[in-house]
Amino acid sequence: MVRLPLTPDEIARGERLGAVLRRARGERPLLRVALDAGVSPETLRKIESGRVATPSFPTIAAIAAELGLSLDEVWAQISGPTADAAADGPRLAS
Amino acid sequence: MVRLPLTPDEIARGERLGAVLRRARGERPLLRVALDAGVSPETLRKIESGRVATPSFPTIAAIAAELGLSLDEVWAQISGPTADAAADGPRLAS
DNA sequence: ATCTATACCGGTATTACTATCGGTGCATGG
DNA sequence: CCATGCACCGATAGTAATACCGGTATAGAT
Repeated sequence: MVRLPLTPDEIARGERLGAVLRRARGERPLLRVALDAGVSPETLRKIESGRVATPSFPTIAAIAAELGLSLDEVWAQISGPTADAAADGPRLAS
Repeated sequence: MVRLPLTPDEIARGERLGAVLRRARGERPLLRVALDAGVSPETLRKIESGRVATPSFPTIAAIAAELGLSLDEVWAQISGPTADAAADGPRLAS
């Protein structure tokens, strides 16, 4: 009643966020990216796997900076997909 | 020892974040901005007053979107000034 | 003077995030 | 075969964020 549980929508958005970060990490070791960004490897792993739906702003900002991502683009990608695929290839199949 | 307490640096950054958001809100009522962004007025008030140092990424993104702010610029403004003045106008020209 | 709207504050309740620890699987190189 | 490095997972610990509920103050309008 006070701190409302995560909605399915928030959970889904968290998974999209994780997918975006993981793809941006590419081949770089998770350990290095995490330590270099100043976050715990476990935390980054949880975020990438979608087990943390609403991470803190500084945490995401540090990771995005480390990966060379724009926060605005990240937000647009995870909050915007009307019904699109944020998985791998947005416009390929059809 | 697990969820480390907020460092003075994080607290200071939180205060800078609050100042940035408050200035961007301008004359608009806090209540309207908060509800329109989908966050509780209490939460926005705490963030603006610096009492919440590390808000969630979705929360800040929603507020920034409502205020027309760029997340990248917000992050640059609050994470950059090592000991600088984020008070009124550090760099005006360019 | 009363009413309304806005903002600020302290306290409270509940969930969520962050981090450490121990164990497992898989690949690579000795 | 065994050691090393990286990743994944479950459980645990502890602080922090989110939200609601009063009460208070100020300014504007009726």
